[in-house]
Amino acid sequence: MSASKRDILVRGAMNVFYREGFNATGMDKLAKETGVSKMTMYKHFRSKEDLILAALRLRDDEFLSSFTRLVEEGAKTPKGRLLGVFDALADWIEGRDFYSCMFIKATSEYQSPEHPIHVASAEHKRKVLAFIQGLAGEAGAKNPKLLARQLFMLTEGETVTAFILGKSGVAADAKAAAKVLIEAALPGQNT
Amino acid sequence: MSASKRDILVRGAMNVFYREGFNATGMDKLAKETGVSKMTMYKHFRSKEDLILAALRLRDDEFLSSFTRLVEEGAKTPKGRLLGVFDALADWIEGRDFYSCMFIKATSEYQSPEHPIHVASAEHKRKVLAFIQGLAGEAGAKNPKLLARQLFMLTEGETVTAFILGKSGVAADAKAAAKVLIEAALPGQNT
DNA sequence: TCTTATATTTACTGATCAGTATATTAATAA
DNA sequence: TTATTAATATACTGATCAGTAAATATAAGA
Repeated sequence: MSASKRDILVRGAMNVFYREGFNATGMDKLAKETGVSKMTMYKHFRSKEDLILAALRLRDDEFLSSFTRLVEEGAKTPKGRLLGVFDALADWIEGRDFYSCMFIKATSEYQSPEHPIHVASAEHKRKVLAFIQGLAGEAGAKNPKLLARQLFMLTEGETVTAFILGKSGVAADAKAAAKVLIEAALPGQNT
Repeated sequence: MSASKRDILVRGAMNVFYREGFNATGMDKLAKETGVSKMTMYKHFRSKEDLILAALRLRDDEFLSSFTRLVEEGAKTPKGRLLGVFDALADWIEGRDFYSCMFIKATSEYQSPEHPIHVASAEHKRKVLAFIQGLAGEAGAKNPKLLARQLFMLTEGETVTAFILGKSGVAADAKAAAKVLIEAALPGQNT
């Protein structure tokens, strides 16, 4: 009951923060949008910052689990999964609920590297990077860490570019680049 | 005199907006920081939005001119300049005044694609992309547009990654990726 | 039934937001 | 000197910000 109200609040906050930004979203608006009264909000979270952190945590959970599942179900070979990262990303970007990356936007508003919101965003990104690095290792890359970092940068650039310049063609171009990088990073095979 | 006050204001606003964000920076703070009184600010700009647009215009001018000059003076061959993009980027990222990209952050706070601030940011990015595309064409890439979009995405990802996960190694990894992409996109040569 | 504890709502706090009206200063012109 | 004009500073507007105190409704226990 009380837990459910909390969940409604966090999920609603996550959506509004994602679409409209953090500084731009007031607590009153959140109360109205989620149907949870302000006092109840402050019973569950001591501050707006705490609520933002909870929203980011939810996003982190849901994004990573659906993203990794999509990649792991999408291809059988490690190399196929490595490339599949860019198919999963394409799905997300080309969907109707894409408004860039919530964590990139969070660091844009909370810039200090020590700020808890910045830290939480960095942790999320490190998880994504670690997932890619795992795939690169399984695929037998000569330097899995390097390849993972390069592919990760490509995903970040793809996300930002799709948001600023428009989605059209971006995912395909990024996937083509990924293919080149992956081929070059795996020990000689003529495929 | 009056023009100079305007310049002081715009430059000061640019710096504060860059370091601390747009929504997080109030007009009072800007007045105090630049030494230009609020009334004078509003004599030169009708609104905060207009001042932000002026600050972005200044940034666009200065960033692009110094960036393109750096690239063009840094290497003689077109192919060298294409790779030199990533040296220029490394200089910027590893400098002490790097707080990610002002335009990426601007679109994070003004998300609607129709918003003038979002539009101005997109125009800046299109200029950067066009510059890279020019280099790719001169270098004789098979598909200059594709290569430019891929390298552009890599620069965006590099910038964001350096800001969120830290600068260490990012520029070198991105440059190595760029080298692979460039080699693959230029018609056969054994170098 | 009455009592007590808990949720929730309403109404508020002081601070700050963007933007402006008024007062004051400074400079020029005669 | 005095009149006029332009630039600046002070002080304000109503709106909204994050956060809270007091009042009301609800529930459970006896």
